[in-house]
Amino acid sequence: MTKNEIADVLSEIGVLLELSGENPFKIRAYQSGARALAAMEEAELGRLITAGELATIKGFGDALVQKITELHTTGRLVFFEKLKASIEPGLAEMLQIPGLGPKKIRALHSKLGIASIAALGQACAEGKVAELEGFGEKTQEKIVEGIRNREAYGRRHLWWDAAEIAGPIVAGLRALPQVRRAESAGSLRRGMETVGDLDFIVAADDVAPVVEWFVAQPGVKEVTAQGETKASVRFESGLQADLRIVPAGQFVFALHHFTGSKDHNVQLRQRALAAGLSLSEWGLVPAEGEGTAKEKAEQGKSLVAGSERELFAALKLSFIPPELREGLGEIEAAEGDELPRLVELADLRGAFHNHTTASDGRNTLAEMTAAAEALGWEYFGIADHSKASFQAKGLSEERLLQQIGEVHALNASQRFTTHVFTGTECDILTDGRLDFDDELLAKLDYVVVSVHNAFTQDEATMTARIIRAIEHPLTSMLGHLTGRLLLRREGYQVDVTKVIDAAIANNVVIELNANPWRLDLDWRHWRKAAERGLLTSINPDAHETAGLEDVRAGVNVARKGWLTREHVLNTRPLAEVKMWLADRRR
DNA sequence: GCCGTTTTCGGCCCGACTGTTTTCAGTCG
Repeated sequence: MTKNEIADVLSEIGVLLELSGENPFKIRAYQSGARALAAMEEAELGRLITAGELATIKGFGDALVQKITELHTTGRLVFFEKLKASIEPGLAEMLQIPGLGPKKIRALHSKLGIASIAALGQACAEGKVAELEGFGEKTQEKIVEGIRNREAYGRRHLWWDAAEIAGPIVAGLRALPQVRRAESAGSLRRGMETVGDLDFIVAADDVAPVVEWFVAQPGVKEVTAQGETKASVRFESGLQADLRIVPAGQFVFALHHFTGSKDHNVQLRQRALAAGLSLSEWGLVPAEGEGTAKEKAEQGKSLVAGSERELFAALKLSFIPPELREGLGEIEAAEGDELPRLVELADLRGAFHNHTTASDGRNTLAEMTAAAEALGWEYFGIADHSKASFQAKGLSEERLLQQIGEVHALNASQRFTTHVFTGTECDILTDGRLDFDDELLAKLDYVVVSVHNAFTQDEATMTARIIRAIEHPLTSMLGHLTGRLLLRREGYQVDVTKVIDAAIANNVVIELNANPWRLDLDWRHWRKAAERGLLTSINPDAHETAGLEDVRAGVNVARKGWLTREHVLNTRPLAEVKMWLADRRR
């Protein structure tokens, strides 16, 4: 069983244990075990198991080591199968209803025999739920509402879509006269590929006008809560947003708290406790003495911090960028001042893998180049589809030769300061051969190879297919490694670690496809891959001029993957990129 | 279930909100 499959089993065990009323700390152990596993590399897991060193990983004790090993070697886990058989399958999906947790679900099941969302809806309609002890009319109404909204609003949203809504709101909040500081927090600020809801943290002198402004924003469909310090709204798209207003002295602590992640916060609070301090969204106060952290903060016992940098410094840590706050070793690295200097949008000097009207793009070569120049890029790579991608108007040999001529003419004309590279997004055929012959590929500056068909091949076939393409001497880059579309389609079955190994061995770049729907390869792979020597390129895969901006989303993912400028080919100046590409052609 | 420069047992982050209660349990982030 693969590492991700094992991680899924561990988190499912966590859910099942919750429903069976287990010790919450035991549940947490399975959940954190699942996350630790997800952050690991496939090959590393195999190595640790073979060497009997799995227990050296933090969070893996005897029980988890035994269970992970059993899953990895046999593909089964008797404990899991028995646990699963002991719990009604419909109970887990009931957890998706807001307001329903394990305790309430168990009460519904034991007292009313409810074991599915459908049965729950029926019981509500008959008024049975409201009569239960610990429940009431309001709870029942909330459940009915939750069931109704589940389909429409239950899903997550692309980071890009969420950022487009959040940006104007933060700007608008900052422009209000009552507002001293305003930021968005949550998974949006951490640069997660998808976002559940928006969080805005505001320091303001006068609350009411700010709340009134917020709930009146365009696109707000419904105001779900409106109080003294907090308001919640739902937008037309189903996206929810929370606004929290705090006194100026608390702003930094609230911002940090609501940025998360949960794992990061837990670890940082433990670190504070070890230093005799207690951290919360209210402040950083001495742990000893009577009273809650909130009370101590209000008595002026909290550290005064004007920035998150000062908050981290008080805990003897260097500043941890929000993108790294996932509880995956960033605190340990910050302790030794060993955090990487993450790549930034301004580091990019160009981009490869862009389409034009020659294949399925919506802007011409000149329009795309002008847009690249407007971004200040030194170079710009064209990579239109190859002939096998018939549905995308893939170029024939003749049309590609013609395009090469056009690019050379454009460069010679000096119409743009941006240098244009000739390239192709060449299909990897089902057996791993490339869609153009070597003579033609050799005429190009670079070659991106991608899978666009036969997605359902089994893992061994797909992995061998992609590796064969990587081993082709004229291949420069691998496009969208897994082919996933976020919130729509899983990637194809492929052994990512083996593909990464092949790319390193053959000096081939694996692109970080920056299209907001793709963000492929996932950020969880990059840190280890880069440590092993993988080079990437943040590629917009733009099909129109506006698509070039997608590199912003790609930079987020690179930062979440701990990547520095040195790991990213398209941060290099033109002369160095020319040399790198030419070296690939020897 | 995990973990330990006091600990191999007894802890495990912290607080707000809601609805149900009449002092609090459950849920959420």
